[in-house]
Order: sequence, then structure tokens, then C-alpha cells
Amino acid sequence: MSFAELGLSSKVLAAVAASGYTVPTPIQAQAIPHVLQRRDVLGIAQTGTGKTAAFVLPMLTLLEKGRARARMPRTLILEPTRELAAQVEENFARYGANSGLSVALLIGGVSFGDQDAKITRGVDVLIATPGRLLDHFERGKLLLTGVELLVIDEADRMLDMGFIPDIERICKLVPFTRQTLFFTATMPPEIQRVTEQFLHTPIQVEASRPATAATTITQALVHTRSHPADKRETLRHLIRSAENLKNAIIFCNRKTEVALLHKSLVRHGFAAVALHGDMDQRSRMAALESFRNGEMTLLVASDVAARGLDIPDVSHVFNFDVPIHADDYVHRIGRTGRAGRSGWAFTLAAPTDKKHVAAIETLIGNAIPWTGDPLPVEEGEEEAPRRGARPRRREEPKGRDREPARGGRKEARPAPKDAEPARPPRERPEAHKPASEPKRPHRHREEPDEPAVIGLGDHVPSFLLQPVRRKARSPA
DNA sequence: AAAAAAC
Repeated sequence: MSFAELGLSSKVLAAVAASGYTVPTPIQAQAIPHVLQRRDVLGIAQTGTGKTAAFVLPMLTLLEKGRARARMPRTLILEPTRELAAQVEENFARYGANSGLSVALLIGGVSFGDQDAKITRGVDVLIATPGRLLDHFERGKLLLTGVELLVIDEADRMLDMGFIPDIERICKLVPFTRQTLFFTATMPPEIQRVTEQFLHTPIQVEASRPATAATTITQALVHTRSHPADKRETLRHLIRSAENLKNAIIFCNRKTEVALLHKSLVRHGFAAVALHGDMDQRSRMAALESFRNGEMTLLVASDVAARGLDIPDVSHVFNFDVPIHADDYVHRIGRTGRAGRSGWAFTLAAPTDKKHVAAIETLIGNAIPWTGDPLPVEEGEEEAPRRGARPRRREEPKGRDREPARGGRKEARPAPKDAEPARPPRERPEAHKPASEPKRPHRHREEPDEPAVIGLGDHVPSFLLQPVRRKARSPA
């Protein structure tokens, strides 16, 4: 099977060839001929299956006939996130370089002016996130009555994000006679209902993931305590000791944690950038670009980056937090091991994450192996000998002597918020110690921006490099 | 429980 057999125009075929592709992916082979015949298509496919090109290429071919009119886009593509929308735009730029088509990207976080000007001139392809699209529409600057083809991408994710009402509204604003291409990775009942409502006798095409997670992605769970400072330390050691680490995406559950971790990693000398939805759009784009082009090797991200992002060469994924939704786990680790490459996915798991880990293992159908030893903290987890003593509960290390009593040792802390008292200057972490470094009997609870402790602390990754050696109780 | 997306 070759692209030439699918009915694409010579211009498009030339652009595909220039990009170095010769063989269509299954979803492309199945969908493209139907799109060209102007059928509605229901594509059940994840990213990484070549789904984007499955609609971009035939759209380019179809759009060669006809011309855009002012304020009346001919085609409309809806994406759940700004980054995905921008990614689709890049696909049009790549494959449509010689087509002379005008493409506009309507996403939030950037000024209306340029977007408006483009729409007014007339665009062949409008790529949008729902909020900004409706905003333009409500301002009366955009007419959707000329849309011949509508693409709804990542529909199940739109559902997760509460976009379905917007999608339904938009579907009613475009002509009934339009062609609709609808892509989703899963088919929950709500999505089923939407497809029945808005697709006309669709051709259903399905593409399984190019390679299952099990075959190309090596997964592992890593024991950690649940306090962020402990996790950051564990992560640093994990990154430093990872083999074949080319670059990595590090996922956190919260935007605040993304920001903190990013700052901490930079402080520790890592080439890291952050990506989350509270950042301004310019920074988001810049971060993604610097990670894509290899300038930065670590991308600390919220789940905004969990799905769909096409960065073909990510060697590692680290889950700094265990994702709360099991399916997010699958999406996150799917950022590595792409295009037939090998990938590694490490998930930091604290005893408190047990439940979520179990849900993930149920979903993926097998147990994720642990790397190294369980931490001693797990023993007697429920006993919580000292927990009540502190005003704000946090995950205290359970072993005795971990957290010295107030005023007991040099670690005594004046302020509740971990404000560190003056401490002898410590060595920078870049000169981190080999695993044979003798462990400290007491623990440090370092503030994110504090220089790191010498050595590993008694609690950290003996498991990474050492043979099984249960931690001795700290000498009293 | 949190993320994303509109100002």
C-alpha cells in the first residue's frame, strides 16, 4: 500500500514524499479514500496512529477546488487544547506548503486582532479550540454557514473537559449538509450519543495503537515518600541514574506542583522547562518548542501534555505524581515509546498512592514492576506513631528518629513552613555522591529552592543502585 | 481531586 493509491492530489503526494513518508498508517489507509469521497468518518484512534495526517492530507486535496470567502471558513477543525490546535496547524504548513491555502489558528491566550484579520480575508482552514471559536462567533465576525467539512478531534477528551455542550452548539451552527470527521480514542456513551446525533451514516475506521505499551515501553514503579521534597529528591536521582535518557516529560497532577518542581530542577542545574495551563500562551509555546528542538531535555508538565502531543523522540516519562485517573496514566506514558522506539516510564509511588496504582494496574491488565526496594516507611504505615503531634498532617517518615523533636537536633525548625535555619553550606548536587555514599542517619527535609543535601539522606534511592539492603533503623 | 478552555 502506498499513498499514491489513496486518491490524494499530486501536490499533496509531493508534499508527503518530501516529508519522507512512503507508506500510510492503517488509519490513513482506511480513512483517506472515504474522506475524499466526502463520506462522514468515525475514527477510533489514538494519537500516534497517524490520525492527524488522516484528515489533513485529504482535506488539502479537497480544498484545492474552490476558494475561501471573507469571514466564511470552508473547513473547521476543533481541538481540545491550544497545543494540539497548533500542532495541527503545523501539519497544514508542512503538507500544504505548495497548496496556497490560508489557515487560521483560533486559540485563546493570544490577541484577537491577527485572528480577526485572517478570518476577514477568508480562510480555507480554521483550526480552533471551542472557547475562542465561540468568542469570535459571538462577536459576529465569523460566519460558520460556509463550512463544508468539520473535524472534531479527540472527542473523548473534549468530553472529559466539559466541551461537549460547546461542540453540540458548534455542530448546530455549521450547515447540516457538511461532511464530518470525528475522532475519538474511546467510545463512552456520551460520545456514542454525539456521533449518532451529528454523523450521517459514517464509515467507521479503527486503528489500534501502533505498538502496545507493553512491548515498547518499559514501565516501573519507584518507591518514594509522599512529601514533595522527598519526591523531588527521588526524581533527581532517578533522572541522573537513568540509562539512555535523551529527554523526558515529567508529569505532575497539579499546576502548582509543576511550577515548583520546574523551579527546583532548574535550581539543581537541569535543563528543564514547564508547561501548564496557567502559563501565558507565549511561554507555553516557547517551552514546548525548546523541548521539541532538544534545547531543553526535561519538560515538567500538567496533563495538558498528557494526550496528543506529538514529540516523537521522548525517551522517558516520569510520573512525579501517580495520575488520579487511570486512563491518564496510559496517555502520559504514551508520550514515550513512539514511532517504534523504546521508551521508559517511571512512576513515583508513595504508600498513599496505593489505591490509584491498583486502579492503573487493573486498567492496563497487569502489574507494574517495582524497581528496587520498598521503602521502610511502608512498614507499619498505619501505625502513625507521631502523626497527631503536628498541626498540619503530612507524610511523616515512620521510622523513629527521622524527624528530630523540636529543638532536639540541629534540624530544629523555627517556622512551621519549613523555613530552614542557617546550615553549613552544602555541596551542590551536581557533584552528587555515588550510591556507596554512607547514608545519613537523620533526614533532611529540604525546601525546594534550598541547595541539596550531601549524600542521599537515609531514605532515598538505595534502591536505584544498590543490592537489596533494608535500611537499618537509624542509630539512635 | 485536578486539569483543560474564553475574556
